[in-house]
Amino acid sequence: MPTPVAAPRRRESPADPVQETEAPCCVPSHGQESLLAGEAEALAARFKALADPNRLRILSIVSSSPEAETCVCDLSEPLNLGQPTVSHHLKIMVEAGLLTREKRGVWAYYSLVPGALDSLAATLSPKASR
Amino acid sequence: MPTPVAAPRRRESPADPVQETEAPCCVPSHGQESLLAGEAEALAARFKALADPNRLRILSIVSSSPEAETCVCDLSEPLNLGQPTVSHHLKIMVEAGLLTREKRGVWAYYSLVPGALDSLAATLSPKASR
DNA sequence: CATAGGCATCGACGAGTGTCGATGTATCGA
DNA sequence: TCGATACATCGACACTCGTCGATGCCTATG
Repeated sequence: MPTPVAAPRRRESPADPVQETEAPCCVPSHGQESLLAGEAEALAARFKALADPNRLRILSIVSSSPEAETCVCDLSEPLNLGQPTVSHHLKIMVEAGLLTREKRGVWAYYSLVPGALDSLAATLSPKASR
Repeated sequence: MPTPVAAPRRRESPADPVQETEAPCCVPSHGQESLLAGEAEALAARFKALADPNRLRILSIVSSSPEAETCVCDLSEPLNLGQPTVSHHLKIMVEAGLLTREKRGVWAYYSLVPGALDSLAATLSPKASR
């Protein structure tokens, strides 16, 4: 039940008005047959959360953590980043729906949202998700 | 790229007995089994090519094209972008290994690199790519 | 040749991003 | 109650990114 987006469809123009000229390559297919602008923007927002090496490493550390839970102080050192920067990256990934935050006592534990990455992967290659 | 990082003070004394009963949360005991910095950077570069709505729509249009081939003039209109901008996006995706460019006569045809998206999807959810 | 069209490249500009230090907030312990 | 700790937020800075108009290159055609 991930996002059913970007199913590759063939272009079918049933009653397309013919191009008078030789119709070189610019077929005026005005029918928005592709991703809608809104869908593309939502998808891009999630990929943008993955488009940073430090965030990818955070994801890797979190997913390889003993119980798939990590706190900020576990990340600051291996990434060589300041604590505010790590918090910033974590916030971006929480807002992108990739991580969840659970505060226990003084510490904040981050864990993967189950299925979030699979959903994105299914968007990239729909055939691999079945 | 200056990243000095003044002093990552870690609770790590040379002869201090670390209490292992409580073990608050900062226990980086398992050593660096995550993504290396170089791998993360290479991966992020490919996701960065997907982190733009117009590029996602370009991918969608190209993949839904009759023979998975599209020229620049086919893209400029449905995206409401100028021709230089479309060329710029296409160049980014070619350099990211997502598209290939083939020039036939005056026109340049772009098509998907087979397996490129699947490979990225496999990175996100390895179990789904089997 | 000369001309026209498709496309890439260049330079510039505004907006967005990653990083930092400083500061604020909440929780636990002495 | 006070101090220490873990984390979030804020403001600032340099850098990157997306977009455009102008221009140059290449190919086909007359």
